[in-house]
Amino acid sequence: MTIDDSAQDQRPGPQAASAKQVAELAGVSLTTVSRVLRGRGADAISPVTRQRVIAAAAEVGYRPNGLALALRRGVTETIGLIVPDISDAYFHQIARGVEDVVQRAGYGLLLTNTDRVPEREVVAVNMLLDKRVDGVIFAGGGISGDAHLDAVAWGRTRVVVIGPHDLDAPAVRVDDAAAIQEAVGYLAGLGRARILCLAGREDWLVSRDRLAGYRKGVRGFGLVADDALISFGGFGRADATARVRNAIAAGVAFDGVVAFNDYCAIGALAALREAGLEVPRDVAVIGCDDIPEAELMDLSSISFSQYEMGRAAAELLLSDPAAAPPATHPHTLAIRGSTGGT
Amino acid sequence: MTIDDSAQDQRPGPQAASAKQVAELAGVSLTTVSRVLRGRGADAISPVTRQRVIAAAAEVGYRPNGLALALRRGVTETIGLIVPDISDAYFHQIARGVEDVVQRAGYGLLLTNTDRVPEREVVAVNMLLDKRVDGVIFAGGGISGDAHLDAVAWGRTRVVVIGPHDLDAPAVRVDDAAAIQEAVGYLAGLGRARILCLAGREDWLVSRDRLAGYRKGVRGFGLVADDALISFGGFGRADATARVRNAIAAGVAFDGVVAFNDYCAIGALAALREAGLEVPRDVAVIGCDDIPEAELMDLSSISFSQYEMGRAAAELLLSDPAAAPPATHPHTLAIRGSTGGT
DNA sequence: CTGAAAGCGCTAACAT
DNA sequence: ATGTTAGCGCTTTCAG
Repeated sequence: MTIDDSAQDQRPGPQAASAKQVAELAGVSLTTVSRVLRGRGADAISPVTRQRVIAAAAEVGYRPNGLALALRRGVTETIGLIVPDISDAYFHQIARGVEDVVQRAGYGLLLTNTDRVPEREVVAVNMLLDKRVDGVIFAGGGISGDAHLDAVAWGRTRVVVIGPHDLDAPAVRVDDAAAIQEAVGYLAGLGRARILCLAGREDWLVSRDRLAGYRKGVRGFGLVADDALISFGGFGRADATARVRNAIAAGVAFDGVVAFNDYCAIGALAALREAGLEVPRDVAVIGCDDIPEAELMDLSSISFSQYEMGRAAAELLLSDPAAAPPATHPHTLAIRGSTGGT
Repeated sequence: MTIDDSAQDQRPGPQAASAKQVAELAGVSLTTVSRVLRGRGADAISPVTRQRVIAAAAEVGYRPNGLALALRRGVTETIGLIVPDISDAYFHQIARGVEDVVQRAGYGLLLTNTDRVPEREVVAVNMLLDKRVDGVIFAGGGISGDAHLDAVAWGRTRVVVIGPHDLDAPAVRVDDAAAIQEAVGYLAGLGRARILCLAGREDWLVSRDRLAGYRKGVRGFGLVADDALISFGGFGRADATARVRNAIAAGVAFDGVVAFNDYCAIGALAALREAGLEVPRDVAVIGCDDIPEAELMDLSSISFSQYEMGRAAAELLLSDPAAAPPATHPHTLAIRGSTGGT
């Protein structure tokens, strides 16, 4: 009792009480309280005692201490979600999907951003493991072959990855290569032959997979194969704008752009406009992921549900490990104005 | 040891060991292990013993059990964040700000979505409290005066709210009324007299505050005050499109729109286009919050940094309670094409 | 039908 | 310089 009680301490509502206090108030043992309040063996308790315990619990506002429970049971009912950046639409839709199923199961969700920095991925995983999460969903990693994660003491913690990863864990993903290949094919069908490829960074697995699709598409449809048409870099808008600007300045000619995410595609749109190039007449642009912004910008994209993938990952994590193996999620082409669609 | 070892169990990396195992391996007491591995009184330990403990810890891959630590210390180093919807730009930017400071402090962040459903707010708070978070940041609530939260046993858990709330807790916010009033004033300066107001739901505190600003603006600038110009409803795009469509169909005349969030403004744009109305010539539109999508859509908006507010809230929560009281965050008008700006 | 005691993993007096 | 003990809040044998 300090002299100065701040507003913080005067919050309404009772202080959460422990089972011991309930026991004292009810005049029974701690064991009995545990039994009536938490199911197990509650039927072997006399109605009177039970009522007394329930009344006492209500009176003091009993709330089981999750920490004690978790320590005792070896289960925290909490899972962790690792994403590069929650303010990226790709990831917050995943997060929403994950949280929806996790919440329904009565679990908590511990969230961390890594900005795709390997060291921060390690820190994030260890933080989650130290808090003894029951499982972790790892979305959007796959950097440098995930080598930095080899030393992590996963123990028996369940892991599900979303997207390309090199971890030995079930993965929820789409066929990245096929998706990009189709996009290239679509551009080819439009008569475009020089497709600028806005890839992610070279050491990202997602870049490797999608790039394989690009190359296969270029080869398969007889388009111009030229390394000058391949640009590695970050997944941000400004990043892509700069890259496209540079490509134009460097005299790289192209009549199509396939970006490995929509932010890059949107960034490309800006550079194109700035250069006086008209979309789709001069350059057709297609992105990937089909985030809500793509529709707003009338940008064609490769569409698949990040939300559903988040749900699927969480369901996989919370389900029987031996249950249905993860399937590849379907993707479609969402054709819009940036490639001359309706 | 079951016959069938699934891939899940063969994850690389050691199983996290307990301090007791380290003690046994090093041939010292548990206390000694605790002392060398966790600082306190480590200097009063002989170099040899220390080395032996450190070596043993490394060998078995010791990781302190966060649950035990939290139970013991009464501090979880975890805070909770409650938002209506993490896939709403307003909130995921807040979340990013919060997580950035929380992560730097070595804390974890427990995230929950409520969709602004009072019952789910209660469930969310209780889940966080049961997990004994050290504090909770409550963003975007303020529904029906937060009455449903009165019965919650907050105990000594610290709380910081973001935006209008009726909880007795420090609040990080902007001057909602002034912001909307300015927007109305700006529209008035453009010669608009009949401003359609796309408010949130009537029982949201944020609607109440912003509506007060709208009314003050209408009165102050001598514009047309007509309840038919005020439309309550959800904060979603489709929602707003329908509302504007209805207003037009009902013969409500207006030459300006002020929406209480950008999703509504963007939804309005669609309805306007659909009705053959040109923006900004026929109708000037301004939103609120200035989420990234606003810039993409060339939508004027009231701008303030949700990211910074998230940071501020987290800093407030983690700082000395008696420290700097929360200040009102600044807002500005971001003028773009939807109101005829550059 | 109910209670006492042990223990989950850890730290902090309190010894020695 | 190091070990013993108690206990954080809870569940669960094991005894009555």
